[in-house]
Amino acid sequence: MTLTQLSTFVLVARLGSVKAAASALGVSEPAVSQALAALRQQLGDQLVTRSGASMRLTPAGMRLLPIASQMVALGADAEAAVRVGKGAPGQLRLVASGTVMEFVATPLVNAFAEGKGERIDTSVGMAAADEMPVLLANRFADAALGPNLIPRPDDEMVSEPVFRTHLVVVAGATRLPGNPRGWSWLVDQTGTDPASDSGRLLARLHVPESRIRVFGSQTAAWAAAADGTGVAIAPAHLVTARLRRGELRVVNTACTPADSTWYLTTLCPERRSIAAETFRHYLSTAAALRVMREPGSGVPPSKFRPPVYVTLWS
Amino acid sequence: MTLTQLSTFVLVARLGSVKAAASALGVSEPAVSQALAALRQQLGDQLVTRSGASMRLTPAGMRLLPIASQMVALGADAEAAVRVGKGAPGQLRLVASGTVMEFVATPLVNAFAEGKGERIDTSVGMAAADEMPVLLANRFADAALGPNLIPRPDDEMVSEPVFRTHLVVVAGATRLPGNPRGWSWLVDQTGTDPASDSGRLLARLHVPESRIRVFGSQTAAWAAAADGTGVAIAPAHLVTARLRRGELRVVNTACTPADSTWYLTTLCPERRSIAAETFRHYLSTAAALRVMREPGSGVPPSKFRPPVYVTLWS
DNA sequence: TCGGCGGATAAGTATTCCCTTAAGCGTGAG
DNA sequence: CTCACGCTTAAGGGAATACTTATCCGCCGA
Repeated sequence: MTLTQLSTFVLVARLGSVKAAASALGVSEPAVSQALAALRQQLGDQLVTRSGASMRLTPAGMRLLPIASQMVALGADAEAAVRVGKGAPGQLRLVASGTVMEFVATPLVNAFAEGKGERIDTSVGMAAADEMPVLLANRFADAALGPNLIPRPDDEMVSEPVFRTHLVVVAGATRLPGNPRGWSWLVDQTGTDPASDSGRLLARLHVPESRIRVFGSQTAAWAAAADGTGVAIAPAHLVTARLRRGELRVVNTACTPADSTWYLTTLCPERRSIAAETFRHYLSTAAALRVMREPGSGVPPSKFRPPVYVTLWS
Repeated sequence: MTLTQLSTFVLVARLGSVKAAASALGVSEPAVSQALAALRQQLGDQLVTRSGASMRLTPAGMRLLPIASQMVALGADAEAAVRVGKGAPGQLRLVASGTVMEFVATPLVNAFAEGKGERIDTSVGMAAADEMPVLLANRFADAALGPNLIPRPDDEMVSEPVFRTHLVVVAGATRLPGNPRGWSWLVDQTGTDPASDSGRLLARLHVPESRIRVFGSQTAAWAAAADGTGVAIAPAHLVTARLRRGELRVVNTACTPADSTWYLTTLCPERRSIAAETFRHYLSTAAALRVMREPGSGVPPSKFRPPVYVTLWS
């Protein structure tokens, strides 16, 4: 019974599938399946069984889950407890939604590190919206920056709005048929995440999956839209330059422009790490707001990391 | 950071020495030292440093200890949580003081297993009195049978008297000099445990260490006393046969005969395992009392296991 | 009925654990 | 001083972990 095995069990149980846990951990599917098999054999119970679409907990699994979850969380607390004081730098593990990751996470973290956070080791990973609560609750991450996360009663975390923008639909010069459902929608991975702002927008517009094309990044999707391949979704403030240059134009729909707010989600104050608290405070500064408003300033695009679903720390 | 490593750290911290932890775990001293070294390297702190006689916690170690302790305890809880229900047998890990171990633990456990405890896997180990609270608090054991354990405020455990006897000093036919301090005291390992009844008796009589000879078992010590080598300590009810046969005679001292009571120590009711509760209830039955009063009945001496300081159940 | 999706399994490998014995040091007691 | 005791390090071996790619299996939908 290893902490690694317990971690994978918790993620499988909480995310409801081996595949999701594997992607959240950044490992292959058999790795997760195998860790689960080891636990199952040692404890003599299936713990989770597949039941059609998703995995369901056995009674023993339901008893194990809260215990395992707490052990994993304590494991992270143990490291933090030792590093505190000790002159050792604090650690901020930030997860961000796809959009935030692509445009603002890196410059934001750089600015944070240069400013107050000199003593804080910061790393960033990308996660789907429904992964974020799980990652936070189990101390895989210290803070999450993305859409508002519906709080569940049992895991004590809070979401606070940190940046307000609005989503628009953009297209190139081509003419579009009348019905949004017939358009070709060009999105990045975020669009396939039903809990993200983009995903919710597509759902509200009843866009069928067949009309959605997924690109590796928002930038690529916007470029394709500018070429007339279809329409794309964008936070308005990130495409002002392209609109000004005429590469893109805003297309109004029944649901757009739509308010969209980025939230910072962390554990409740008493469980929050010092690094997370420092970062939370930093986000309310004018410097942070400026970075979120004009993220491109001074960051060479070569520094953008290819989206890994989540980078795993330790 | 392995659960094993955390366990050894907790034991070293709680017992105050690498040697004690090694013997409690039933492994070699370097094994403990190495586990500690691995933790130290990974966490970047010494955690415990030797300070003359005993090991002292660093500030980081003090912060880590409660967390590590809880993780270890949860690890045991996790197994128990899965095994409960599931048809799997419960598990009772009993630790006993040397005297209890030598004479009554095995027949008691056998009787328990034959009676109510058919569904309970039982195993017994021997531990020094000051190890018992640590082993219980960290779920290395479910119940301890031996002297009364002074409760510490932070670990929630209870001691209940289960058997009352009295200690006597016995000798062979030889004449003894007047002062007990001058006698040759023949004891088993229990006599070297300052928290045991025998050890406390030796301390009250101010017997110097130079006058103490340690034997592998109480039986061996009594045999030597019968040969006139010195005096020994015995629970009165265990030497009645030898007294009747004239092999031994009771020698009164300033402190003996002394009341001596065996206690069962377990976690507080809400944290107690089902197996421990069952055993606790069994000890109050007439059958259990009879076994403790006449332990030799029906148990071939070949079954007596050589005393291992503590057998470890993974 | 046939793909396809998701989970389990197989086989192989690098790494880490965990324990051993043997030997090296620091410190305190005699 | 010297010696014993206790902690640490070194070296080595066996087992378990943790990951990979490749393959198989069960199930659902078209």
